Amino acid sequence: MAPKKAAVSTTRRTPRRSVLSDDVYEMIKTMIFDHEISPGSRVNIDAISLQLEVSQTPVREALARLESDGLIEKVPLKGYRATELLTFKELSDLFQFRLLIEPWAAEQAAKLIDNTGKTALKAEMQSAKTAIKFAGENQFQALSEHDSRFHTLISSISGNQTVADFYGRTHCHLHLFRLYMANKLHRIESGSRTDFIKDLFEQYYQSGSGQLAIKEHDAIANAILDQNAKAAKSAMHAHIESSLKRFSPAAHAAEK
Amino acid sequence: MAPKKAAVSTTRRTPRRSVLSDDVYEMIKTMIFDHEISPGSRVNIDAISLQLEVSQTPVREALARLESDGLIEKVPLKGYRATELLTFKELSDLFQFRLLIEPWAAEQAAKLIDNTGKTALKAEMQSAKTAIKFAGENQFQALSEHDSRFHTLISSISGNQTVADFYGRTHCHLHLFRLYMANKLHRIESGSRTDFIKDLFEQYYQSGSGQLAIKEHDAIANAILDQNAKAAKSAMHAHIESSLKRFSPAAHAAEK
DNA sequence: CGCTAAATTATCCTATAGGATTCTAGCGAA
DNA sequence: TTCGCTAGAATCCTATAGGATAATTTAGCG
Repeated sequence: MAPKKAAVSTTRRTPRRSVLSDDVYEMIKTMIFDHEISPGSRVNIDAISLQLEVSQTPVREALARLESDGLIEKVPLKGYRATELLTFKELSDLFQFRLLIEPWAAEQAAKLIDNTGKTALKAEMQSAKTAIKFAGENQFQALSEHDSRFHTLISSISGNQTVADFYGRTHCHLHLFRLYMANKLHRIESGSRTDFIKDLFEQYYQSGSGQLAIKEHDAIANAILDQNAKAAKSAMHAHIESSLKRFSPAAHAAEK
Repeated sequence: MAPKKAAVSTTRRTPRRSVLSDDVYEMIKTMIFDHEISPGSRVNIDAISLQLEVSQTPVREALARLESDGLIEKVPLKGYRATELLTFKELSDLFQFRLLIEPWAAEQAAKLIDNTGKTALKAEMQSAKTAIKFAGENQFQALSEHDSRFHTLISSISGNQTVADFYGRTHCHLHLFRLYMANKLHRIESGSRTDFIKDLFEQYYQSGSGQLAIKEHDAIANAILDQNAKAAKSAMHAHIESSLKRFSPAAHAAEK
C-alpha cells in the first residue's frame, strides 16, 4: 500500500471527486422531485443534456439507473418518460412492504443501538423541532426530509444492510412528495373541488399532520432509546399505518 | 459461446424487438452467473463491447443498471468490477430480509390464488420433477432455476407488486449460485480441503439437498393450493431458514 | 371521408478523439 | 539496498458527429 501521496498539493487541479453521471443522476432526481419533470411526461435525452450542459453519455447512465429505481421508465424505441404518480393500490402495496420491514428494523434498532446511534437519533429528533417552524409548502418539504432521514437512520441502526438498502430504494418520500405537489398544483389550477381538497390538505398535511407525525416519531425514538424492542416495533407499525391514512386522500384525488 | 452474427452493413432486416442495451444487460448478468466474470474481477468496458460486438454506449447503460442491482460496482475513475461473493453476514442479512417478506407473500398467495395461479403453480412443481433428473452441476443449476421461478411465482401471486419487485431485485439465486460455483471451482483447484468441502457439497447441494428443497416446496405449494394461509406462511418460513442452513457452509468456506 | 405511401421526426446505436487519472517502470540519491 | 521522483502506458470519462431504424405526420388518391 502506497503511503499518502502528496498529489493533493496541486490545488489547481479540479478535485472532482464524484463522477459527472452521478451528479446528473441527482439533478434529474431533483427535477422529478420538484415537478420540473411532471409525472408521465417524456424525458428527452437531448433536451436534458442541453439543459445540464453535459453530453448524452452521462444522461443515459443516469436514466438507466433511475429506471432501476422505478422513477423513470423506458419505452423501447420511443424514449424515456417519468413514471406516473402512485395509484392508491400502488401506495397501499408500498406501505404494506414498509410494514413488513420497518417495524422489524425498529425492533432490531432498539436491541442493537449504541451510544453513537443514540446521539444521532437525538440529533435528528432535535432537527424535527426546527422543521416545524417553517410554513406552508416549505414546512411540508422540511418535514418530509426529516421523515426520510429518520426512517433511513433507523433502518441503518438495525444493522441489516440489505434491509436498509431496500428501504432506501423505495424512494417512498419522493413518491409522497410528488403526490403532495400534484394535489397542490391541481388545487391551484381548478377551483372546482377546491373546498373539499383544500380542507383535506390543511387538515392532513400542514401543521396538524406535521405535529402528529412528529409525535409518532417521538414515540418510536423514545422506545428505541429505552431499548424497548416491543414498543419500538409497535410504534413503528402504528406510525406507518397512520401515515398511509394521511396520504390516502392524496392518492385518491390524483386518480380522478 | 454461440457464434453471433456480425453487425454487417445492415442489408438484413433485424426486427429487434428489445433494445440492444437490454440484451447486453442480460448477457453480462449471464456472464456473472456463469463465473465467466469472476467475483471481484475488473470489468473492462472496451473488452465487453469488443466481445459482444456492440459499441460502448449500451454496455455503459447495462453496467449502470447492474450497479443498481448490486451485481457490479463502480469505482470512480478506475472502472467497474464485479461485486465480491456474499460474506456470511451479508448472506444472513439477505435471508433475514427474505424472512420478512416471503412468508407474508406465501400467506397472501394462499388467500388470493385463483385458478390461473393454481395451474401455474402446479406446472412449476411438475417442472421440478424433471429438474431432479439432471446430474451434478447441471442438476444444481436446474434446481436453482426452478427455485427462482417458484419463489418469483409466489411473490407474484401475492398480489403485491412492490413486494414482488423487491424480491426480484434481491437476485438471491444468482448470489447463491455464485457461492456454489466458487466453492466448486475452489474444490477442484486446491486439494487441501477437498475431503471436508466435498462432503459438504455432496451432502448439501447434490441430490440430498435438492430433494429436500423440493419437499419443502411441495409443502408450500400444497398449503397454497389448499388456501391454508397459516400453513403456507410457516412452511415458507421453515424453507428459508432451512435454505440458509444449507448455504451457510458455502459462505463460510468462501470467506477463507 | 377513408386509406395508402412518402416525408419528417425522434431515438438508438456507432465511431472516434481528446482530456484526466491511475498504475508501472526506471533512474538517481541517501 | 531502499526510497522518492518523473516519464510513459493504460484505462476511464467525456464529448461530438453522424448513420440506421422505427414511429409519426402529412400529402395524395380513390
